[in-house]
Amino acid sequence: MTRSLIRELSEKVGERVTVRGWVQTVRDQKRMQFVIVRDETGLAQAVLGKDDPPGELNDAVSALTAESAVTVTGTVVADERVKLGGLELKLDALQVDSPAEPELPVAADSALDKRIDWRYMDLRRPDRRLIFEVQTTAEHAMREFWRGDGFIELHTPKFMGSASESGAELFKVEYFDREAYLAQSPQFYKQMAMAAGFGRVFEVGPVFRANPSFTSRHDTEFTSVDVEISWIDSHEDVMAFEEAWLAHVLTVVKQTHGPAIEATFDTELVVPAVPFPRVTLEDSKTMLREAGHDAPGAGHDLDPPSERALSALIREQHGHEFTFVTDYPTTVRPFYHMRHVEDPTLTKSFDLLWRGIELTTGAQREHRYEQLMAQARDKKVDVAPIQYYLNFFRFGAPPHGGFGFGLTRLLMQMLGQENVREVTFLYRGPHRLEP
RNA sequence: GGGGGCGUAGCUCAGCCGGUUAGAGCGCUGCCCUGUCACGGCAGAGGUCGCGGGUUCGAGUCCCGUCGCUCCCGCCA
Repeated sequence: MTRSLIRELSEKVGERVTVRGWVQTVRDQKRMQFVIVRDETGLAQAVLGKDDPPGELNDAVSALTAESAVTVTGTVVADERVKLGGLELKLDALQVDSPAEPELPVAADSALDKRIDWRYMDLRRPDRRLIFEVQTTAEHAMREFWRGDGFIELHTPKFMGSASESGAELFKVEYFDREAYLAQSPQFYKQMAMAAGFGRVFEVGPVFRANPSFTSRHDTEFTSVDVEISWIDSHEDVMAFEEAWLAHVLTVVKQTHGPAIEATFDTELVVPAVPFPRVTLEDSKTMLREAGHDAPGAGHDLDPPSERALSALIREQHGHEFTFVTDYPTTVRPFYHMRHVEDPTLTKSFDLLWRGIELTTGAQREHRYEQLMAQARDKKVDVAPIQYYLNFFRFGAPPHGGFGFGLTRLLMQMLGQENVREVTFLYRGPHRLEP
């Protein structure tokens, strides 16, 4: 018999159907037995009268344990007594495909770390499933937008022969008789695609950061969304792309899952107005101080508390959840960020904050070879190991820029989750390599 | 790497100024219950109080060390 999804049962009243899923609850009474079965589309009640003495099927129901994988067959009946959708299955056959041990190691209210130990059990909960449905929708909407705009999808190597920026946060791995590094970013390669004349590229893929970070928004491996665009005039073009792209993604996610997100996570998804507010780093510090907050001194990036305070201020003043912070000093940006002509101590760069968390770093890149070399020297970067990268700019590179975007941070904010581990299928951190 | 908090039953937690037999809810096992739907009732099992050392007549409780978790900072997306 073909498998019916629980969502479809209301159209199958009177039919004999087979439902396959997990036992959510067994209520085994004197005269009646009820089994609540869960599949990926919902919950359904199966009901069975108890014979005296109990029949084989009755005994099989009595022996069921929660979370066992089962196949149940019966006739769909409408019954207004059933609070679960007014429907039930008159059970006539039961197959235990795989029994669950009686005592479960985790519950919905277990500590996150324990839930990750038993992640597959945790992910059986419909609210956890919703996270990944939203992720699927969000990524699809991103691709929709990119394709409509002529972007090419990239798959860059994750093994690298040298550090792409500073060596500090790289994982070193054995690579035959030498050492390799795991890519911390596709940065250099997407710039190579610019030199290759690809025009506009994106990549959704894993990046690796060897930071011993113990926060709710860091992991050692995460999915990065990277975009790079040629023939721009300034970083403003990159921001203009990003805000339009993000507004599209949030529109689609809200259309598709808005009510479910609100019901499940008590979070309202607000589709942002375009353009997003922009503020230079220096002005943001002034704003913070005028509002009575501390702000880091010149030459320093905002710290997390000031990022949160700034987002709150922008929300008050502009009614907007997103903020582009622009024009970071060269001291806190890599050598390849383009510098302003009027003030070479500032870069043509930006961060994007959403509700106080950093989603993106982006910039116009320096595409002029001599200038790039000068900036590398200025930042005391050893150019020998990255000469292959510098070569990209020797034979005609277009002006270009782009951004890196943390997919998990986006999901975390969209769903009102407090930790990237909640929205990562399997979290990887300094002490977490399993499961 | 620095700072704070936490570690007690399968799960979530309580345990006071150190005191003799370590508790609760959920779950589990058994029995009872005319349709439950967070079902209900009765009974029961279940503990190396993270680990090691110390102080004390006596340590879940105090001290030192250690391991793990967690949040914040640094670092970043």
